[in-house]
Amino acid sequence: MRFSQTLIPTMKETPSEAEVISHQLMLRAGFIRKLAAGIYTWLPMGLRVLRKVERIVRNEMDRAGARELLMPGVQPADLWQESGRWEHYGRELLRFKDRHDHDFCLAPTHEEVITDLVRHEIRSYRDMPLNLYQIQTKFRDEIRPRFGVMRAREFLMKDAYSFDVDEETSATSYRTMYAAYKAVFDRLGLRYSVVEADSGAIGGSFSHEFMVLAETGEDDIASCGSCDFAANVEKAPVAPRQGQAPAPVAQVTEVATPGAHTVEQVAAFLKVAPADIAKTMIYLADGQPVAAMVRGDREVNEVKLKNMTGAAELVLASPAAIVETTGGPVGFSGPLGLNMPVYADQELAFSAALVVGANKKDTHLTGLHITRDLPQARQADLRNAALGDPCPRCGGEISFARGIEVGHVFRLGTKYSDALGATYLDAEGQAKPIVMGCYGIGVSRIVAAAIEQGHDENGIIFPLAIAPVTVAVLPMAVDGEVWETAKRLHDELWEAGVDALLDDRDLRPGVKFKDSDLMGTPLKLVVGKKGLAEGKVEFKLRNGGQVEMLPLAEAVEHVRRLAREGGAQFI
RNA sequence: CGGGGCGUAGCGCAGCAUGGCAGCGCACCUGCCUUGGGCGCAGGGGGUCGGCGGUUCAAAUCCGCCCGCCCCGACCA
Repeated sequence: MRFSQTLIPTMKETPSEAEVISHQLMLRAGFIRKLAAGIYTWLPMGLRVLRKVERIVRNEMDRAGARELLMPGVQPADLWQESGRWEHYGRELLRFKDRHDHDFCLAPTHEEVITDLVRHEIRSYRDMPLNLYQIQTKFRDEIRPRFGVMRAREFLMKDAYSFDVDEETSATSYRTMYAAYKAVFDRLGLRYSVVEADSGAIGGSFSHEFMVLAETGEDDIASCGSCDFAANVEKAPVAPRQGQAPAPVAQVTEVATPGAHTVEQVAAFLKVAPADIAKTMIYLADGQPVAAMVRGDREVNEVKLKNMTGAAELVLASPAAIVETTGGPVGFSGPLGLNMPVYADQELAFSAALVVGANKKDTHLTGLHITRDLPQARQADLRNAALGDPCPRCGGEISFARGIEVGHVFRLGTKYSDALGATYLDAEGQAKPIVMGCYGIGVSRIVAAAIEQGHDENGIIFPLAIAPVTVAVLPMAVDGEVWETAKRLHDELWEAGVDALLDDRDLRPGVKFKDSDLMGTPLKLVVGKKGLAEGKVEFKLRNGGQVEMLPLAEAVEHVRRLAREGGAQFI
């Protein structure tokens, strides 16, 4: 493959639109170009990376017994209406009409279509277990696409669906996929963590996310140093506090707090700690107001609250809605006298006297005791885990990290098979709903995640397995013996099954080195006059200072062996 | 959708408060030179100043509307 015959538009400068390093480097290395917000063209080198990731995913899926198929990207509305998601999926589902005025959407996921397929084709318990997957472009009309292909609207995803006769065998299918996912991420050469995740309204503890660890990740992960507990903060339970809750020590008293509407301001004004304040957040759960209380130094966990209320949609109330439902302005909401369900974080019972809002401008209440004053409030685990919380499993110490979600496995149960009537006949001839599982991998996102994890001041550092090419052959001149030797090395590499890029451009050596480093090519063979005089070429690793002079005759075999050991897959 | 910002050559930006030749660096083209980490010199091409409308003798600059993008919040592979 010659540099001059492909399209690798590298850039010295960083486009201002790119915020995170992976996005900057993918643009600079000539991997992607933006067509519209969250919609990208993959250029030849970027596509090679994507294909290598895809190949590993496909290979491990096949090995795990899943079978590939390909479903449509455009789907009719009636299926979505049948599952109920035409109404519930929200604005993320891009909808349109065809020429006959029929409703369609661009597929953000494929549960409906796969379930429709299976309800027609699976009749008997003998047809299962079955696992079907595809690698396909999805479209989600994200509110805010960002970070290049990390959160794009159009993206490449592998999604697999398992079909079983009961929960028990479904759990086995789940474990098989879980193991396959570990194999995928191990082969990709990424540092990752598997965490317990929220499974939403579906329920059950069988949901795990595969997180690539990176500072720029959008998810918070809590993990224990003493046991193997690791969870998305969205999901991480906070253990109930031990010991005796304190008795009330004061009566509820109204105090003036002019202008103090944040926890910090109230704390400073009343000379109390934020932990002595309970903030009351008003949410709309499917349109109905609910109040959630957590300590002033804590954050409401909206996933926990949503699960608690059983609502399909939970949003923070607008200032206007707060005035309307509580009678007081934003910043002064409190639990007393509210005509709505009140949920109180369990921890609040351990405060003898709390400061809360009075639902009245510039006014707070002191001396509140949750159990005494709010017997009707539901006490539960409502907040995010925080530094200092004990591990909910073993009591050990929890630490926090950021991660990029690249995979998610969960059990669907019979949610879709019930909705769409996908049943089979068991050995007794009874019709039963098929038990499903669903397993996603963000293929295009993995490319960005790998770059977040592998880069330096010169550019990308790819694991051998997914680099756009394994080796760059860099002739220091494009004529004479240097050039002829480089050409021969390049051809021999391909014959040996190694994908090589020959930089045949008539440019200064520095430019070739820089471009090669920028796109993350793991290995370099540098052909120069001085080395050739001794019958040698220079061998360099992208990641590490090692430089070796190799005899010409050994160079190809040396690279081939290294590439094989590194698990590179060739195209 | 709410809050903040930006739109001038392929990329990065200046010019805009106070209207008067559309500029700089990189990239690109030509020639010379150079050739082991984005070299040097000389010459050159490239712009509906996001769009539409208005004010004015005159608009990148002032006014209005629209469009697009980026950043902060709710969604997710």
